[in-house]
Amino acid sequence: MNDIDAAVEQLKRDILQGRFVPGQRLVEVDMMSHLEITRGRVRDVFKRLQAEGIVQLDRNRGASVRKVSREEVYNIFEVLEEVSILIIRKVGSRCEDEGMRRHLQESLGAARRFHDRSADIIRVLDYMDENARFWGDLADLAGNPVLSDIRMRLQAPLFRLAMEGLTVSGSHEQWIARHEEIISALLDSNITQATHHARKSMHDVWKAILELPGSAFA
Amino acid sequence: MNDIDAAVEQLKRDILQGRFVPGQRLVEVDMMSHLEITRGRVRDVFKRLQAEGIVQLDRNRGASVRKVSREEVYNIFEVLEEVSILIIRKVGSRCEDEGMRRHLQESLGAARRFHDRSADIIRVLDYMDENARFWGDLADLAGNPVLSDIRMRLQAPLFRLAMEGLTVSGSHEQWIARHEEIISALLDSNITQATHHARKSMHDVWKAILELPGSAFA
DNA sequence: GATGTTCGGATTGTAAACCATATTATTAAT
DNA sequence: ATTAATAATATGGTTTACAATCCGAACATC
Repeated sequence: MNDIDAAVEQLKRDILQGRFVPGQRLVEVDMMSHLEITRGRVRDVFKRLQAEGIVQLDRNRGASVRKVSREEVYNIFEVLEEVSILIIRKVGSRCEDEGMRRHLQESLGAARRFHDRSADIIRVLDYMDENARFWGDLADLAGNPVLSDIRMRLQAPLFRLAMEGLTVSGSHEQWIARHEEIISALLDSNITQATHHARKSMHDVWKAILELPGSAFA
Repeated sequence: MNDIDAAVEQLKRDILQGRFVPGQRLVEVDMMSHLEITRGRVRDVFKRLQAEGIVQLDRNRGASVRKVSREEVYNIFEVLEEVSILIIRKVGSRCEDEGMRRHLQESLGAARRFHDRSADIIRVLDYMDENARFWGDLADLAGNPVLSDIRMRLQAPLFRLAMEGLTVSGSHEQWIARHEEIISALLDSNITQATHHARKSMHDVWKAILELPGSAFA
């Protein structure tokens, strides 16, 4: 691994966590000092994050934090939901397997541990981490790297909006509870129920995001 | 638009059409003269095609035409099938619309015109074009750019293999006939039937590819 | 003869300097 | 006050130079 990846990750975190807000310009020379890399590298970082849908590049106007429109959110979610369902189905098809069950138990345990902690409004980022962990684990268990990759790519542009939506609606517990329901259904080998809970989970997030004020969108 | 896109497209064509075979190294200085761009640009082109899964970049060893393994083909197809089904469902949900019907009729016409032409073994590339047109049209009609994008990304690494599979099995007509069946079902507002034909179509291609000799894979 | 080592050419990785061009801000003129 | 010309700023892209790495061949050792 090179250290351009470190720079990419850092800028990604900075953007997703709100250090740079959507629409804000990202000037190359500023980024040189901020990320402590050369200008050429900065431009590479921008290109990588453009491919991930986090940064927008306009010719001769440089980089800025991408704002997604409501329509784009809708389009992304529509695909993300089906991808998630496919993940659930893939995991479900092997949910009798002993190793799979152990992993699911582990994931369920992590969700419950998180659930039990007091959910302060401060800890929105913690929830996002837990959510990423949950779906990341499931995607890995699905055993198809292409699925994992697509899910991450679709998720990235939504991260910030999901965070804002969560801050407004403030329903951590409800969202975490859905995760537990999904895994429980999988452990019961009830795939229909699992996909049902998964869709419900997605719809909750979807709703919270689309109810955000227009200023959050492009 | 810039002319790096032209270089990307040219190299992509060169690779997909077999001018550079899987595993073959792509030396930067050679590409400079071949694509008539500077070395820095060549590297950018490589990076872009890496993101599309067509070239492989190994640190300090440069670029080579990517070989995909059987397992990767399987993983890609698994997702591609669901994406295709989602496209069909999306189009189907609006197949009563007059404009949609006109577009579908048009697509059906194009498929039939292609079908009527004599299908020489030489014209494998023509079939690939027709296939790309068919699914590209449908993806556009689905009205979700994210879907179109994902489909293209998944398709790219398979293009060459699909071409080889087609050359071996030599069943153009059968494959084109499936396209006509899909659209016909959509025009009849029979979405169940359309998705059924779509899955069948995908499975045919899938089968042809996975039956290729091991030398075709990584 | 097989294995390990060292060397040198070839290729890629990275940085820096450079100029052209587009955008934005400032100033001047009407 | 509006517009036109100009200067400052930022990006787009090329070139050059050099460092780091890889790979194969000649050589040495056992």
